[in-house]
Amino acid sequence: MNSFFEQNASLLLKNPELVDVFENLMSIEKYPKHHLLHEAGKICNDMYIITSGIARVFYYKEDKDISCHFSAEQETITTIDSFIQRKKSKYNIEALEDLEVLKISHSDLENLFESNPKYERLGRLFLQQIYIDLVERIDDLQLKTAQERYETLLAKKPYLFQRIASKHIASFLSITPETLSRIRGK
Amino acid sequence: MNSFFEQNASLLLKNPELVDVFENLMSIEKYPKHHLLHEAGKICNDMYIITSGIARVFYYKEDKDISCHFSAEQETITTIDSFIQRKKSKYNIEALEDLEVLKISHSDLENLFESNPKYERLGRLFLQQIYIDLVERIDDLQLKTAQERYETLLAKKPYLFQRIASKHIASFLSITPETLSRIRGK
DNA sequence: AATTCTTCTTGACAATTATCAAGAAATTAT
DNA sequence: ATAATTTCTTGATAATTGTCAAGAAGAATT
Repeated sequence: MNSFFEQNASLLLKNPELVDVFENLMSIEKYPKHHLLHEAGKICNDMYIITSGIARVFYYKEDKDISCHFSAEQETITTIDSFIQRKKSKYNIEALEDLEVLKISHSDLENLFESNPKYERLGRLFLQQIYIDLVERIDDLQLKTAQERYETLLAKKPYLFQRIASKHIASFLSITPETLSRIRGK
Repeated sequence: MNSFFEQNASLLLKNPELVDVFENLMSIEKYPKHHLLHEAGKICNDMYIITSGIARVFYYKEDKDISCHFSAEQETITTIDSFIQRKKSKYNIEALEDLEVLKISHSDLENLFESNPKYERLGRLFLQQIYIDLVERIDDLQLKTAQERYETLLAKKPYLFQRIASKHIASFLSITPETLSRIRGK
């Protein structure tokens, strides 16, 4: 039931033997609201763990701004297709609040994986977690109504409704802002 | 553009140093059409590489039969949430044609991962591939119309339309059989 | 080959959600 | 604080897709 991204970052942050490793590899960064951590068309070289704030992954489909992921404190965020495949991404990452993050580069992460099988294993477990999460999201999109998708997200991540613009939630849920407004008005 | 599942199984099958390993760990199995390779409510202990035939992952949502994945020759199939998390799955796996598969158990695969970091790495790369595939599917479901989802699937896996029942394709695309029939009739 | 069962197609109608528009509310900038 | 900009809400209407029904076509069984 927990966001697995939450479990994920915890997986990294709470593992005592990893703290030192990450202290060496990760840098603390601060970005203002609206800053783009990644821009579409570029190769994404960094993964972030958010320590304060909220960010989103989004892209443009025929001028429409479509949000496809949100991450908050303790969660990770990257344009994962680009990060994994080392090719240009259509996705952007935007700070929706002033942001404080831990940043790690793709190459440092790869080196870490190669340095010791236990990190390789951690990488695999991380991917397993985020994979399960995507399966749940497909489940939602494949056969829930707009109303049900709204309720599911409200149950899973209620803080989003307090902290970010409704239009972003609407596109994430694959409905128009008008429909979301009507659903919220019961 | 290739199915990454296809790339995946190839990743396993075409790697020369792996052939011996897999010959020892994998068994050849044959199942008739309609056979359930996995039943909902059980823990899924096996992963399959299909050498002949087509299978699907599906589940029941309020009596409705919902297909959520198809795999054909050279592709892998399992109820991956259960396989990964070692808990009961709501998903079933059904042979849609007479099936010939290579079967490997979860424990054998885990042992393989632990036996040598290069297998652990292979496991991670495999997950990366299938993760990217899910991201594409979410993209389809999040903002394509029924017509566009149909066209996307037709382009990606045209053989499905020759080999399996339309009703399965319809539920996979998240539309009714009636709507799919109308779309196909141009 | 004939029967039975399932799946597919087509039509009429209903439900859901989108689009367009305009004013209200909220946020941001001055 | 006030003005400017953006976002949210609400109504009217349209488009898309679903539901129900019944016959046609196809597949499976005898």
